[in-house]
Amino acid sequence: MSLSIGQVAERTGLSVHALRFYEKEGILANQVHRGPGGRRVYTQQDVDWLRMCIMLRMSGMPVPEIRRYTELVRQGDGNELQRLDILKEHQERVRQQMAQLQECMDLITYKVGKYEDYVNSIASRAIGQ
Amino acid sequence: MSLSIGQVAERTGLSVHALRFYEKEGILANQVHRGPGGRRVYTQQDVDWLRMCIMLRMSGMPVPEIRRYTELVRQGDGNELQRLDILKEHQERVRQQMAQLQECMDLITYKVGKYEDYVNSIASRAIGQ
DNA sequence: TCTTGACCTAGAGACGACTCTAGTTCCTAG
DNA sequence: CTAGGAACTAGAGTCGTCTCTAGGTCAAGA
Repeated sequence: MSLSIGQVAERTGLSVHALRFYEKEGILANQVHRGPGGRRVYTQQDVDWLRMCIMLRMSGMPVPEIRRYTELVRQGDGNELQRLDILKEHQERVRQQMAQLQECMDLITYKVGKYEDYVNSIASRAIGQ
Repeated sequence: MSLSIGQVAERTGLSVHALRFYEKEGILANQVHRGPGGRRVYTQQDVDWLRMCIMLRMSGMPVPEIRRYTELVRQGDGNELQRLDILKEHQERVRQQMAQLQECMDLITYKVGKYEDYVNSIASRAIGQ
């Protein structure tokens, strides 16, 4: 099954621009073929790979690092340890990020609680209790 | 107790540049006094406020929204509901962000597991098992 | 006196990740 | 044959958040 850039944009949520940008940045595991008129032809595999890249990006992996990972995959067997290293390092960063976010969340929740109490106390005073 | 910009930088982790930037952006609850020679003089309150702003930033609240919140606080009593709204909205965004991160984390963890298995299987074959 | 170091301002520059523009090609439908 | 729509390229522009530069003030110590 082959897909146009527009279809891929649709099913990944990336823009057409972003897809071309990603390709230029070298973060497509196997290079995209071209159909008649030089148009890009994607496969389901490309879409799957992109979905993973999106996950990596969403969790803050910078484009150059995704490119490094992609290059390893393109090279084929033999460098699994290096790939593992990249993933583990990123995993650790995500872990820290989540811990940080949780800390922020705690503070925000605390503040929300305080303001809610306050607002409620004002409200009940207003209706005469 | 009054602090210089350098001291505040030290205890907040922000750069001196960033502190001036934040001030210019209007995200300091009470404006910073100036000492002899026009130097900024901060109080512990300022540091506390900055620490909260840092939390908000870290969790992705954009500077303009922190400014809006700051302005409400500067205006004083009476707008607690609006403040609460901002905080709750942000809380929701953080919640979503964490869910997303968790999703990414799950994928990464899955991949790490796969690669670890693979690498281990290679390793044990190498030592003749 | 001279130097050092912290501070000041206004404004320019950097960086990452897109996003958009301009000008073109190609296919399909009316 | 023409209009519309999707695709193409190279490269410029945008956005947010700082970060740095240039040129200056000021106080304290050698």
